[in-house]
Amino acid sequence: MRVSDLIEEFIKELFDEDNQYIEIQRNDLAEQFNCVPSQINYVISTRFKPSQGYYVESKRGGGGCIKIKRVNFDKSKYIMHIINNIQNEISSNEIDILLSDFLTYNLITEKEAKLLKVATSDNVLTLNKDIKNKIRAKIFKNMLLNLD
Amino acid sequence: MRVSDLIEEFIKELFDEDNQYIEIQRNDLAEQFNCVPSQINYVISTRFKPSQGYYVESKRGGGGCIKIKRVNFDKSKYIMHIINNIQNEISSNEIDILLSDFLTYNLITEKEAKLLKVATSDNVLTLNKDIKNKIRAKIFKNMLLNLD
DNA sequence: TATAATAAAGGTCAAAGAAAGTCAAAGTCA
DNA sequence: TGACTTTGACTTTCTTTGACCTTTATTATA
Repeated sequence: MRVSDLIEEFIKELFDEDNQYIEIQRNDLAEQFNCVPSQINYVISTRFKPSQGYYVESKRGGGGCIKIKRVNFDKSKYIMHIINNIQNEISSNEIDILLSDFLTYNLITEKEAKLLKVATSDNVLTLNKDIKNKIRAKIFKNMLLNLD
Repeated sequence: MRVSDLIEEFIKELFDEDNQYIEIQRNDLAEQFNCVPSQINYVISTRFKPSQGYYVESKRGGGGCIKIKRVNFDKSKYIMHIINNIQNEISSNEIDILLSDFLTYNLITEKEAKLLKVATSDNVLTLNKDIKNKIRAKIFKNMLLNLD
């Protein structure tokens, strides 16, 4: 399994109902996972983006740390927030991350996640990259709008 | 015997009653069979097609792999039959008809029908007609494979 | 006490590495 | 000869690594 996925999972487990934000220390975390510190940045920049419902702020120097905030929307608004933040293109990797989030927070069912994933997967959408990511965004948003 | 047949057999043996899903690593498998990696793609694209009851997804990059899902044929023979008979193109009208059939026979839920319809609708699939109907067929078949 | 030096964080970016995908040419065999 | 298989060069995607940079806090010093 990929180290980046483990780190992502670890961070997400730090959140719970009460914790709308968590704090980590980059170097400690890197040591814990036996990777270089910049891999933590990689994980954050690919899996904790604003378009994924996360906001990150950090402080350098002694006692510095990285704070990750999860948008505090109630469930019904959460998906709307995501839909609104999807530009007109999206990659299948980004969708994977969104879906794992939705599942983590019980916003959708496994079945729905599966269908969302399949309908937007790279293997199914055999198109040129630029057009592919546009169509994918359309399919994804429209399916999300029709989950209710 | 052809190497491709051996690879096909090998992969199929990885499935058992419990495992609907298997994972392989393209390069490892190629090495195991002493062939070039792209032969694995050949085998997958010729022997693990939707019409044969398989759904495939993959991920590139470090830690990447290929996942193959085997669909439980007899669970919904009728749907498998439909998947088999959909050519590589389909219109949204034809999909409407199929969906209302599926609903009539209680093969899928209203929710599922809705998602299938949205994901394959003309509004969402803004592509040239010829390519549109091909992509639609792919999306539809692959979603059907993942209903269970 | 104000300032300079040092230590202790975290940030950036590009290169290297690790998969898988594509496509067309060449080979095989009925 | 025509369909199927094998091969390999090239591409794309995603992850991991490391060298170098910036910011902040703490400590030492004038």
